[in-house]
Formats: sequence, structure tokens, C-alpha cells
Amino acid sequence: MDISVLRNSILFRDFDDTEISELLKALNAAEKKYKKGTMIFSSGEITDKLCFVTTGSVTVESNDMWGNRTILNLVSEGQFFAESYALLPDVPMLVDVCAAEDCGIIFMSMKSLEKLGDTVRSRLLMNLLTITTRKNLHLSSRSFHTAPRQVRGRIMAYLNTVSVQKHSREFDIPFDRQQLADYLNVERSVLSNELSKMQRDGLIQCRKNHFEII
Amino acid sequence: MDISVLRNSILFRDFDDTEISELLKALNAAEKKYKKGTMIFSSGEITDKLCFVTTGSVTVESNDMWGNRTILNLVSEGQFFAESYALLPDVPMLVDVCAAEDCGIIFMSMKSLEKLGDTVRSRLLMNLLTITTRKNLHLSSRSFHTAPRQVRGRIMAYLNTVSVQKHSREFDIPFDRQQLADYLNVERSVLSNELSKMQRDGLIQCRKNHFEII
DNA sequence: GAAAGTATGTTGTAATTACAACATTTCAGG
DNA sequence: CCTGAAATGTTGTAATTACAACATACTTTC
Repeated sequence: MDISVLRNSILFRDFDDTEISELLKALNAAEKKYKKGTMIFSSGEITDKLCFVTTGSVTVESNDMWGNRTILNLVSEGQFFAESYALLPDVPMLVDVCAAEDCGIIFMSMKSLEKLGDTVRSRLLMNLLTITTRKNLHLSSRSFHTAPRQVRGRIMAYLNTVSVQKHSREFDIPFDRQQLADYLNVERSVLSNELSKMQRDGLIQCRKNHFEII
Repeated sequence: MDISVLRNSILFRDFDDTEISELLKALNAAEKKYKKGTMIFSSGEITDKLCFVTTGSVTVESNDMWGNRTILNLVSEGQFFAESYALLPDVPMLVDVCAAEDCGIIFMSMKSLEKLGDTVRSRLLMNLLTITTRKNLHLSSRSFHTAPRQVRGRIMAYLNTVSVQKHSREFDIPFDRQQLADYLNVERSVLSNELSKMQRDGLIQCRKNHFEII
């Protein structure tokens, strides 16, 4: 397994290559490839696997019985997902996870945490804690993006966050139109329409997933 | 400080009374009382304090510039809040925290974690991990409650969750009408109206915050 | 138990969104 | 450089929601 991406991950912060290799073995790490659109986890499944995205990206989403999709999170290369379910192994997943692009995922068994020595284990726990707290902030920030009652408000809330993160008024977003609509919990056509209006009103410029706030 | 409530908290699981007392001292624990409606934290503040609700309850909420309130979470007696901000002490809070009722809060400094011995520290970290992962699930479940496009769908999604949690078709909810509206991201009057319709349609029965699903 | 204050229910209208249907643009393979 | 498939944009209408204004019910305090 290629550990170059893992070396820079939060999980293995302060671990050297030898330690990482040993840990991967202890955690039964295994990589799997997925084609765009494939479902990686379905709501109701139980897992103890911490998942790491080596290439591509996945969406964490809720698909209700009427076919509405809500994207809770987009997880890209170098990030983790399913950490909560991995650490609470009796809780069935509430979400689906889908390959947003062709992607590679490394699965690590958290059940195996117990087998680790005290020191290594506690260093790993600290890193896991960083992952889960950051994920928490991510989940809350989506709440801000969907808090405004109107579509324009939601778009602005989202674009502002991205702009702040990237330290620039001009940036790319990781979503296509349908994904952005599903993330902001609005109709795709209404989103497209509102983006057009916002350009006419001189608020933003956009082309595909490149945006500029004016 | 009265540690009887803390004894049963997730944070101190597997700690005995002596250990808890020592930990409270090490973490500079201090209790403070708040009147209903008081703001405990404001968006933008920075804190390293893990907060525990001894009595009453608080809401974690986002108040935007147009005066819209969105309740992300209601934290009741025996639960924690601000854990993400406490553990990522350079991140300013995105949310406000308000006393939903008269309440008591114990503040514990997470900066002081470093001072602890390895063993105690790692036991505490494991418990913190449980707190943050559970909080994660809580945050995602709100996303399901607000995912349906229509008010009735949101109400049903929420009531279903509560019903499952309480193992009963009949239960009390912790929200009043305004709070429930702010949690589900809908207008209070529209919520009241829809609840009436749902009763006429024979879907539910409700009086104040007591509900029955039929 | 009256008064004042707070919470909840009801209604109408204006504004917004959902949804469907179709037009246009973009992109990947042949 | 065609062609089909996918993504994005546009528009109109039906349905839903926001908002304000008011009515009713419930609580708390004196």
C-alpha cells in the first residue's frame, strides 16, 4: 500500500513511516477502488471501519423515500469519513456514502484499536479526536449554509465560507450544480436561476464551478 | 462542587469519586448559574472550556443578521457542549449558546489536559472521543429533520426520531413551538398551522409538548 | 382570581419555491 | 469534428412558505 498520502493525514500526525506501516497492518488496512456513482455505504449498515480517501472524493448524503438527496458533506482526497460509526460500532449508519468521482478508499478497523499498546493507542486517540472535532465544525457549518430561508441567502452564506477558507474572492468550489443544490437543500433549477440573477445584479461572477464574489 | 451529576456523565465514566475530584481541580472546574435567555457564548468568542450542564438546558444556535434563529442543538442536564471549540482552541465559535431555561454550567479547561498523567489523560481522551462522536450523530440527525422540503415532512422526520429514541408512540419533546420551529427551520405560525392540520388528518395528537403518533 | 405577560393557534396575502418541460452548452469518445 | 450524453440554464404554473396581524389559551405574579 502506498503510504505517501497517509503520511500527511491527521490520523498519522507525529508517526514515522515504520510506525505507520505497523499500524496499517494492526488495523487490517485495505484499499478498494470505486467508480463514480457507486454506493460505498448504505443507510442502516453497521461498520467499525475508519475510511480514508486516497484519490477522488465521496459524498455523505441522506436519500429519503421521495428521492430527495441531501448532501451532508463532501469528503476529498486526504480526508476521513465514517469515523463516528467506526468508533460507535453498535450504531447503524444514518447516511449513505457515494463515490462523487472515481476514488480509492482505505478501510481501517477500529475494533483493532484495543490490540495496540498504550502509548501508540493514546497518540492515535488524540489524532482521532482532532478528526472528529473538525468534522463537527464541518457539520455545523453546513447548518449555517442552509439556515437562511431564501436561496440567495444560502448561496451567499456558502460562498462566503469558501471565500474565507481560501483567502480569496475568487475560487473553485468542489460541487457541480446538482451537488450544490443538494448541499444547500434547494432545487437545482432554482439554484441555476438564482445564480443567473445574482450575476445580473452584479453580486458574483461564475462559470462552471469557478466563482468570484464582487 | 456537587459531583453527583458528573459521576454519571460520559466524561467521567470509569472514574471514581476521588479521581473525579482531583480531575476537577486539575481542570480548574468552576460552576456558574445563568437565567433563562442569558447568552453564555457568542459567535466569534474563543474558548478552551468544556461545558457541562448540571441543571436546566441550553440551546446551541446561529442567529443571522436578519434576526433568524436556527437551533442546532438543545443540550440538557447531564450533557456537554462546546467540546469541539475546547479541543481546537484557536477556532472561534461559529455559534451562540443561550440558556433555554435557568441553568447551571460547569466549565473545565481543556488547556489543562497536558498537565495530566499519561494514564488518566488517555482514559479521559477516550471518553472525550465518545462525547464528540455522539455529538456528530446528533448534528447529522438534525440534517435529516430539515432535509424534507415541506414542513409536514420535517415534523414527521423529527417526531419519528424522538419516538424511536423513547421507544414509544407517545412522548414529550424538549422544545416549545418557537424552538421547534427554529430547530426545523420553518416559521412558527406555519408550524402551528401544520400541526393542526396533521391532527385533523389523524396523523398525530398533541397538546403543548406532549405528542402521540397515530 | 384579575391583570399582565407569554405561548400558541388562525387566517389572508405577498413572496418564494417546487416541479416539469424544454433550450442550450459542455465534454468525452469515436 | 461529429455525435450523444451529461450538465447547466430558462421559463411558466402550481404549490408552499413567509410574514403580519390578530385571536385565543395558558401562566405567573401580585
